[in-house]
Amino acid sequence: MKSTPPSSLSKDRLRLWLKLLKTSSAIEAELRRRLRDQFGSTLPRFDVMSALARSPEGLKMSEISTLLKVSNGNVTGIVERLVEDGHALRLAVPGDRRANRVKLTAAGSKAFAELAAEHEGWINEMLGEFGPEQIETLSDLLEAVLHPAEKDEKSGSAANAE
Amino acid sequence: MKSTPPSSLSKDRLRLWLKLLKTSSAIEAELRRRLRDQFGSTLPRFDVMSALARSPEGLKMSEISTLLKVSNGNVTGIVERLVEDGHALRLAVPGDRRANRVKLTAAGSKAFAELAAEHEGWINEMLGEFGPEQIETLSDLLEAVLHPAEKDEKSGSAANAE
DNA sequence: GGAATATATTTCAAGCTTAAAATTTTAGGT
DNA sequence: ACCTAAAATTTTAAGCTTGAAATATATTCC
Repeated sequence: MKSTPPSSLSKDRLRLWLKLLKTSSAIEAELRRRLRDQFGSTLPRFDVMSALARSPEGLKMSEISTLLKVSNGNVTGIVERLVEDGHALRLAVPGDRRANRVKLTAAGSKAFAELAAEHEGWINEMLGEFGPEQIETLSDLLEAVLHPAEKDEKSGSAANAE
Repeated sequence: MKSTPPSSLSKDRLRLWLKLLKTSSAIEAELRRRLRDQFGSTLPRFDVMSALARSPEGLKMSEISTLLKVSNGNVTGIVERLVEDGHALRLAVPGDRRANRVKLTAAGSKAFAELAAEHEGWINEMLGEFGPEQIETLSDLLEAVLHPAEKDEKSGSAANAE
């Protein structure tokens, strides 16, 4: 039943958003479940470890929260648990006694490497249908949502990631 | 030919997922912020009210949690606050003293109608660039993520290298 | 130096979320 | 009736998340 009223562009956009949310949530829920069941871990922990893994010299609390776009207080708790688990440690910052530098321990690095490999496999599995062309099409459309262009722009491709 | 490594389909899928998550999270965060700042409400409350608004006769707790795909205990708390606010009320289910039927109050219906109108406007604004063709393309691609058509493994193309 | 301001971080209160355990009530089987 | 299993819901414990208030330290400006 195609009961779509003619001029409901607005409703169509609303439906699109709901589908986008549903898709993202479904994948996210599956990742959380697997991290939990197979590794006793969580997505927030994974995200923090991921950020730390890219900076072997460590990151300040505020750098972590900026990178992950979450609040400072949030990071405090996650790092706290990471430290308890022996996956991270806090170092003093010479010259600034307010700040901390957080760094993965050897155990943390090792654990993250395993997690990351599995994680990539899971995503690869969940998006298994997508070939290069579809990936680019979807990526470009999402980019358009994220960064609306003011005027029509004939872009070839080549937006870069961060 | 950008410097994309040859066999990184797997990495490309990973990047795609990251972008999907980023896009969805950005919109969601904006919605939460506006619900909070302009209406003193939250997305979970909005979701529950939305479900209730579609069933004027009310819904059982378990029906709400099934519809929204969240846990029972979760719904308990949200409905609790909705009732405190005078937006919902609980009715007995004749013949089953275990169950509750939750229903929007008149005030709740009115409040939701306003919220819903604003909400649609926000989405329409955030997805303002998208016309019917783009909506359909994006919708179809998301559908493919959500419900992969499992065809036989036919392609021998890309076993990925790592 | 000392006051005001800015920065880095934690603490707090409130709400969301889940899985698992507990409660209450209903339904079945004997 | 009695016993057991199933169903609807709440409670609990733990963790995530935020914005705002609180701490502690650093910097800037007279």
